[in-house]
Amino acid sequence: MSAAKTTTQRGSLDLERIVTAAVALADTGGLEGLSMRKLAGELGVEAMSLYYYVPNKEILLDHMVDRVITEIGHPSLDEPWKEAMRKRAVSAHEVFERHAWAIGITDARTTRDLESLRYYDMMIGCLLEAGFPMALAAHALSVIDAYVYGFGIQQLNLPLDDADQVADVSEALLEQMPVDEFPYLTRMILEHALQPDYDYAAEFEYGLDLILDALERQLPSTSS
Amino acid sequence: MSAAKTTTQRGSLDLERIVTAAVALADTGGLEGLSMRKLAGELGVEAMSLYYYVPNKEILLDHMVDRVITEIGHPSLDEPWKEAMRKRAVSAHEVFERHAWAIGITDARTTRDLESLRYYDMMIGCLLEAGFPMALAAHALSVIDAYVYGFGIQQLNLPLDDADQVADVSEALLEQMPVDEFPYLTRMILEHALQPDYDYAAEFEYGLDLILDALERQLPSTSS
DNA sequence: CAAACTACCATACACTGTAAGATTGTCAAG
DNA sequence: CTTGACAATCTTACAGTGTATGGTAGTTTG
Repeated sequence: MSAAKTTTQRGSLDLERIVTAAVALADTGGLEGLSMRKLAGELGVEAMSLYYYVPNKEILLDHMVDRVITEIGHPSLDEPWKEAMRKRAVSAHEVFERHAWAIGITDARTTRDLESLRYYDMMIGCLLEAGFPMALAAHALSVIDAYVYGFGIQQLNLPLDDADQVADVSEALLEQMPVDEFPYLTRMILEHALQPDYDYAAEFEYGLDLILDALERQLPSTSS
Repeated sequence: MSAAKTTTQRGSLDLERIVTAAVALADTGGLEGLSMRKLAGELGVEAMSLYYYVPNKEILLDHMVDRVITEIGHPSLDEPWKEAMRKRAVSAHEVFERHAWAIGITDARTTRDLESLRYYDMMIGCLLEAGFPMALAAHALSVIDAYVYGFGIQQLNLPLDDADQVADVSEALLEQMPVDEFPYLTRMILEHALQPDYDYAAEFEYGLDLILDALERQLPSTSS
């Protein structure tokens, strides 16, 4: 992220560099903070120069999404399916923590580059080779992906990474709310969220394992 | 004292009407289509007039989110927990289909009005009364909510409501991709998505039931 | 050297959210 | 009825956005 000081050399620009800078900009400033002018500035260039490499901002976002998906990585085909799914879900979750802006727009795009397609191909292949019937494999992908995305959203603007923040948010909520009217919510905050051993980070994996175990139970038992 | 009934444009505006119009506008045109000027126009008023009722657009979005959450409705305390959770998840899913713009911004907001808090209170209460230990209740809420949001995102810009659209999207994908390189993905499209009995709408409930059953299995068996 | 092509830039336009202040409609008191 | 106060609405203006259009500098080619 060190500044590219002007120079305006010919050929200093290309799609690779643009996307990298765009991702970096979105990482620090969110999607709102990503404008063509600011991005160009970061690259020591004028806004319209970007349009030589990218027809419009939407396409730039597509490229950024592809970059992020690639970052997740995909399982190899001979891993045990459960381990493979778990690993890539955890990886996806971590990637979305790094690139929070991507959560809301990743699954929404239809155009995909080859690397993203390979990702999906590997996921499906892993399940099918593990003996999942086609329909169940589709279900599994849908549930797991939905969970990863959804958990990411919940985490988005509710930064509960460490216990201090949990306490801050919870206490603020307690103050602004008439405690008597919401007894259960109050109890959960006091008895659960504010307890010293509360670990929000573990929450993701709990739900993930719940889902993976449930899927395993659907699997026609092939005693391999 | 007799109220200002005088039919002048004065008093025709209030927060209620503004939020209603804003939701309607976002429903038809998406969040991108919602601008203060267009919204004002819809209400027969100039843009700046809105700022008498709303300090800025962010707060307006908060009000819109609260409106949507209220629309979901909440379970009553004496329903069986599984039925209650299922009903409200399906309801939430339907509401998010109606107000697709809300998915990405609903869980991200921290300020909540009382009606939204009551929603969460009822959900927690329903689980606790059903015998869920506090920790498990928290897990359950997290998983279910994540799934509802996540599934909504997947559905967002990938309109697979009827079979025709599924076919269109799938065939477009098939054409632009080198089939040989992605055998599994190809198989899934051909053998699954393009099958005449494929029902994307049922996909949501499949995953939901998978999760609810898994949660039930976690419940300490209190015979009664 | 000249022409062609590539990569970049200057300008302009329609649109956004909203700050600051003017203006109007309504009501209470003199 | 007048006068002032107050609430509700509007006018104007500004900085920022994406991008269409066309120009221009540098490089490659003939």
